[in-house]
Amino acid sequence: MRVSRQLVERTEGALKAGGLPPLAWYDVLHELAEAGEGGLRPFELIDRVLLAQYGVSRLLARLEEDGLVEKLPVSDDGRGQTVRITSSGRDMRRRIWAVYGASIAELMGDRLSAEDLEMLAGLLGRLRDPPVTD
Amino acid sequence: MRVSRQLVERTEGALKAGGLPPLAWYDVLHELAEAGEGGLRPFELIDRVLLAQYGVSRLLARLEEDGLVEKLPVSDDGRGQTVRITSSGRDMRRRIWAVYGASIAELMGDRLSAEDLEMLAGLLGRLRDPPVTD
DNA sequence: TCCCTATCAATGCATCTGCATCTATATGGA
DNA sequence: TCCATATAGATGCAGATGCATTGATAGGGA
Repeated sequence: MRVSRQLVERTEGALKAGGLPPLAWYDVLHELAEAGEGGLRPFELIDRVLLAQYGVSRLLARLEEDGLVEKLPVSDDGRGQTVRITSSGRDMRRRIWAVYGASIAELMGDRLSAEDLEMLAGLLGRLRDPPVTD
Repeated sequence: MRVSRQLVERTEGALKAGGLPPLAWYDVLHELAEAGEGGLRPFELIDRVLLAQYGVSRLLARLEEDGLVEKLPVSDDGRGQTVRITSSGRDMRRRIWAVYGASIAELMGDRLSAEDLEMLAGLLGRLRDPPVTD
């Protein structure tokens, strides 16, 4: 907990110092960039990023406001919409990555070898998605 | 990031379900219990727990309100105070631990062997306290 | 002694987050 | 067709958090 918190704080700090938005913005822009022209439905984003339904809803509103994504009505479901990244969204993603990637390299790559990183990923992977206890 | 977030969410959820306060309360009560009758100064807590100065200040106010800690003036420094855990604070700490400890056992102990845990702790330890980049 | 600066702790304000709920549409059964 | 229930997404409200600043005392040098 301490380590992950420290790493996040350092990285968020670096982004803020560079006048860039928080990590959550990167996560969403990244997923949307991966999704391509087809975009994603908001409920698909919920599974991919570390945000709850209302978090996604509000973040998308901010991103749209800033022109980084666009919302399109979806023909076969009147309740929903499709969200697609814009070119200025792709640009923002690249600018965030310049800082984020450097932060990862500094905080992790410089401290652990490739084998160490693989080992760490493996151990953490075994803690993922613990079954829900009723 | 995903793993630590999931683990925290599960544990916080278990505490909430048991009508208990958040993990941060445990951290502070734990440190104060370790410190014994002498208590701790708020600024000493800042280094020990995952909270900023204002977070400690506000959490201590809540804990005092609930009678879990008491604030004592400190003779040789008129600016400060010493915070000491009360007996009902010790009691609350035990009740939180019953849930928190069980959560750790379920989410980590059941998934990783003792050697795995040691390995994980070692790897994470090497990521701790990265030097500040100016 | 008098200040200037540093440190301890608290707090006003804006923003973020969680929770519950709401609106709107979809779906399936009577 | 009509209605009950489920799902997609948005939002009001309360509480938490981050940031900057404040108030108060300490400490050290002129």
